[in-house]
Amino acid sequence: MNNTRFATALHILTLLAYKEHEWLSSDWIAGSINVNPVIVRKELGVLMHAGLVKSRKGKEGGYSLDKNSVAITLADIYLTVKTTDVLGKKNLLPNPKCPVGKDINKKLEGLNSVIDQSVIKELQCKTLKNFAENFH
Amino acid sequence: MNNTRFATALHILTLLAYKEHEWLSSDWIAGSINVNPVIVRKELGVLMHAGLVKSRKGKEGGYSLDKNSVAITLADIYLTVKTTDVLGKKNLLPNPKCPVGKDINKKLEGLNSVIDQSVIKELQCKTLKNFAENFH
DNA sequence: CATAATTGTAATATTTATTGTTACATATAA
DNA sequence: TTATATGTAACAATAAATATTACAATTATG
Repeated sequence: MNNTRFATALHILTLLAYKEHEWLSSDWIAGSINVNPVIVRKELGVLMHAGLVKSRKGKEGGYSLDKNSVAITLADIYLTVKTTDVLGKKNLLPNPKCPVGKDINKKLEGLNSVIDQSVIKELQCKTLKNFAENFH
Repeated sequence: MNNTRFATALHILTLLAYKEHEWLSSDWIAGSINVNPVIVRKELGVLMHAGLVKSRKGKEGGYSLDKNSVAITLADIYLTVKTTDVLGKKNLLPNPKCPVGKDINKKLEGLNSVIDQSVIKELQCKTLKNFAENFH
């Protein structure tokens, strides 16, 4: 991944876990991450869709966790924001007349799914609560 | 990773392993991957620098493995082409006045190195020879 | 009820990363 | 001497990521 989406999502969720049961505004969250509030709202939209977060509109509104922070694992976060494979993109149009070219993408796919499984397994034993407790 | 560098490097090395002890030209390799030959030469430069490949200039020149294909693991390849972390980039400039902001990048770094280790461990038990034998 | 504060989202701009291309100096087998 | 390669720089084109502006819809509170 050559983007900051996991970092942003984890930062957001850590803040929400840190202040569990409070409603935090996207502006306030953006001030901690130091990015544009719209970026935060967009990412929160994705996290809401994944069932990790809920929102409240209007004055005194904001965002809050929709699950206990022990019930959220870093794997949940990874899976909701992941856009590319660990080993990157496949080759676009390898030569089908070449013994290697014709099968390479399928083999890469298999490899990627093995690696992905091991990443997920590793992240599954880490809860958001545990991660958030590192901050003081 | 949101690029094709691992796919390209693995494709190149698979061809070199498939035709071990022959000299393959960047043009020929590029024809199998279906990319510009200069891209291939650039990536081969990186692979040479890592000691995986050697070259011969001039007519009848080309590229060849510089190690037996059983002595090259997919981890070697991954480590030579890897440009970003599995979980992506850190936040650029988180707020140092926030308890979360001031430490998040260090925690992310730790997390990334744990995950990276598990990816490498997984790839270390896969040899290029074994991978290349899948093609016919 | 009126106001202020907030989410949700579209449209667009800007910046950064990736990939492709052209050109040519240098090397070497035949 | 010629044809065919590598090595690499400079630049062009495309794609991805991030930032910004704007505003409709919502809601607590005085």
